[in-house]
Amino acid sequence: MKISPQKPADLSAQIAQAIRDAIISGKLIVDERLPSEAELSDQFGVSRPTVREALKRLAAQSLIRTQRGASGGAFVNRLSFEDAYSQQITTSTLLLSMNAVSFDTACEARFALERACAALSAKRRTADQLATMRAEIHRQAQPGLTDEAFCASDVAFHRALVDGAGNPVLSYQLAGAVEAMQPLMNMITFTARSREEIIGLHNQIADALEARDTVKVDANLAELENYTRNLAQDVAQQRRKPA
Amino acid sequence: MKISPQKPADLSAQIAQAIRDAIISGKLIVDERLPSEAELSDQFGVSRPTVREALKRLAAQSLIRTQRGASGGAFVNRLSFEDAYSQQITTSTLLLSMNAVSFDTACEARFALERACAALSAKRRTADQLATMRAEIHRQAQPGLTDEAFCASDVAFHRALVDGAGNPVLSYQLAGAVEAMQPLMNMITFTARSREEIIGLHNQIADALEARDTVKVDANLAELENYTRNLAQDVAQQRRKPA
DNA sequence: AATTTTTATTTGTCTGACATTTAAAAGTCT
DNA sequence: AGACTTTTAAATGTCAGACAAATAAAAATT
Repeated sequence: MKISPQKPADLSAQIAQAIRDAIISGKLIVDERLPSEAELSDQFGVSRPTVREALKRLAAQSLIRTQRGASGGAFVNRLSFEDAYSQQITTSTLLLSMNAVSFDTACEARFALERACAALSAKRRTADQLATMRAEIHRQAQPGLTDEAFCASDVAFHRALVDGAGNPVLSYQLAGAVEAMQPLMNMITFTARSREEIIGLHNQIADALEARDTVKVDANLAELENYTRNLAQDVAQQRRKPA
Repeated sequence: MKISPQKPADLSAQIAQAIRDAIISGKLIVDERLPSEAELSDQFGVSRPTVREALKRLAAQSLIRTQRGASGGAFVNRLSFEDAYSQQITTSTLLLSMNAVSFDTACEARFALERACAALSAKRRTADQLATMRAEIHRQAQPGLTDEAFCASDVAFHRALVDGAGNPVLSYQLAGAVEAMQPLMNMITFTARSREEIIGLHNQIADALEARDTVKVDANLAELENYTRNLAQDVAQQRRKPA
């Protein structure tokens, strides 16, 4: 691993990139121990604080973990699906909120991705996953539920649907898309009437999945997308001219 | 912003989380300047190196940017789609390589997501995007192309297809899925015969998009997925018993 | 008034030190 | 000899203070 002294970037950024490259290319393998901070400072010809800043950058991306003590040090971290989830959710959430992505755009993306899973989910969903969906539907029907709780349950429902595809890569990709939309969804106030409507569609989706009816699942999801987008439009309109 | 001294995590991690929360919740808005490192160390009651480690963690996630000089400092960064792309690609790539995700699983996820875009792309693709796809197909047909270059062009082709949906959120989500698969694809040696086959399917996809024929695009993508998975299986089999 | 010089602020980096954690080595007792 | 306790060494975590370098604003000069 080398660093280029003529490049304009910070030393700690360069060192982080050098180690990152070594991990991505496989020169450093999972659970391998990096040299100690003192050794790294010698190798790169920088001070220990600079090395530490580089290591903290990598730790922020879950690429390494550190352990104190005698046989401690920095180790290449096996990036778990869960770590990847939470990173993706953070990134997606900020991306939506900072770039003024319209509800329509986010909604379209979410349902497009979700419908991509639906076909697989109809084939492979387990009884457990179906039960989870039914349980969430039941929760959604309870009176006195706050909008936030309703949305959270909605996320859990769709999460189960996606997990039904039995493909962890798909689940990982969709976790970001679905959960990142929650703040946007929370801005919608759900009337009793609209909740009823959504729960009805959820029930239809669960029924279709139970029957493993691919076509019906897709149609129901399309209808749900439509309904959600109209709902958001109505809410936006009401905000503009509050009666 | 407060930090809990009784928590077992590193101080720099706690401080990073506190600032991260402030950004996500909107207490710190885009382009707002954070207090200087000296002020932050006072506020949190820690030393400057510790504050710096925290800031580097945030910089690694593109949440802040720093500027040297008189009116410099750390500023909340507007997370761009490009920043998000590259982060997602890094994460997805490592996720696939570190968790022994099978080619089949990754392939299934990729094409499921891609087919989700295809319908929208058939409706909205611009002439430019179609031209890009044609140009990549032309490049793929050139003799003497390395497998890596062929794969890179393949990625560019599919990227154009996805961008055709005209939904930046979808493009962002798919960039990770498609590009992260490139290392896996690179492990396949493409015979002249298989390249011909793939180029043929690419041409059919482009034709279908030109005609805005949603059904045909979907069918062609399904065929391409099938072909790719069979190809990978053959390669894997040949590796096991090299004649 | 325009240009140059100075100055103050802020991040980037270094040195050296001490605290804390942890596993292994050494020592001790039964 | 074996089990337990103590010591030690290595590593990260944290701190303090200093200087370098960049940069924009203020001051001085032409």
